[in-house]
Amino acid sequence: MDDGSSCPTDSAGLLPLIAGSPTAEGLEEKLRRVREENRRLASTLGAILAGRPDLRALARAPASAVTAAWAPSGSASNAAREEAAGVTVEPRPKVRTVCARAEPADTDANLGVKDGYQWRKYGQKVTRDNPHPRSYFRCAFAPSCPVKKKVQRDAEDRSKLVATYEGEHNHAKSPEREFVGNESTGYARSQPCSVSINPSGRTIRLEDMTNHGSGSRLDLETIQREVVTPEFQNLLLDKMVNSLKNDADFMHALTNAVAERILENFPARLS
DNA sequence: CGGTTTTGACCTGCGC
DNA sequence: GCGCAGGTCAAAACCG
Repeated sequence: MDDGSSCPTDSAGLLPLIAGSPTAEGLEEKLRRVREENRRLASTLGAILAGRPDLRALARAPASAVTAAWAPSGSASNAAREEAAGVTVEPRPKVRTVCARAEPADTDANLGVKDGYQWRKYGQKVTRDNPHPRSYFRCAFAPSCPVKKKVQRDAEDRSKLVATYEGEHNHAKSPEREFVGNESTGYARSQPCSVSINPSGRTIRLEDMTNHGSGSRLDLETIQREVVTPEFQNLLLDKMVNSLKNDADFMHALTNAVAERILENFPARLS
């Protein structure tokens, strides 16, 4: 996976296609708008490549609550701002805790698949302050995906589950994913860039966009030409929206953010 | 038979 | 340095 510093989707890589004709009147204004759009597209695309759509860059909203729900620390929101501005930042492991109500039929074995991702259990431990064992899960894409998850029942309320996530997925969720690996087992290997975009009847994979100059792949110039078309941008938007709609974590964070907003606006009525 | 889960052993960090 | 607790490893068991 690319670290983002050499991401070919940044605006500098896309602009030469458009900026090359100095003759047309009003082209500067058009160029300025396209440049702006490119910058936005590049930041959201970068977020997808990182496996976690950047909510701030997408929404352009002052949704501090969304970021807070994802990563409680203040530094994380700074990182999001920096990423949205196209600044390369050191990847920091994000840790967040999610509470959920456990179904009666839930067993520790199936706790790992409820969030739409595939997990593999690698350990279990009884901790000091909780009689219920804590289960340790790794993303099924490991080692290419570094995400880990700890799941433990609440010490006091057995029906409450506490899941702690570390890191960010660098791939789509399991049901949406295009398996390039072993489909029979549902266990794909090392396909972190699984978003496929098809603006003109032909599939462009994000991994194509990150591999320069290899003979059988689409060349960078062709890809760049496709990327700036409205069809591509609409499709990319669709992809992102669908991805977010199906992301339980995102919907959870969004719900929290909306609830927080409501509480902020109507504190007197609800208290 | 291959992939996944279980579980005891081992490693590591931290406080005393 | 020692003990404790959390986290990880890896061999064996299990399962489809």
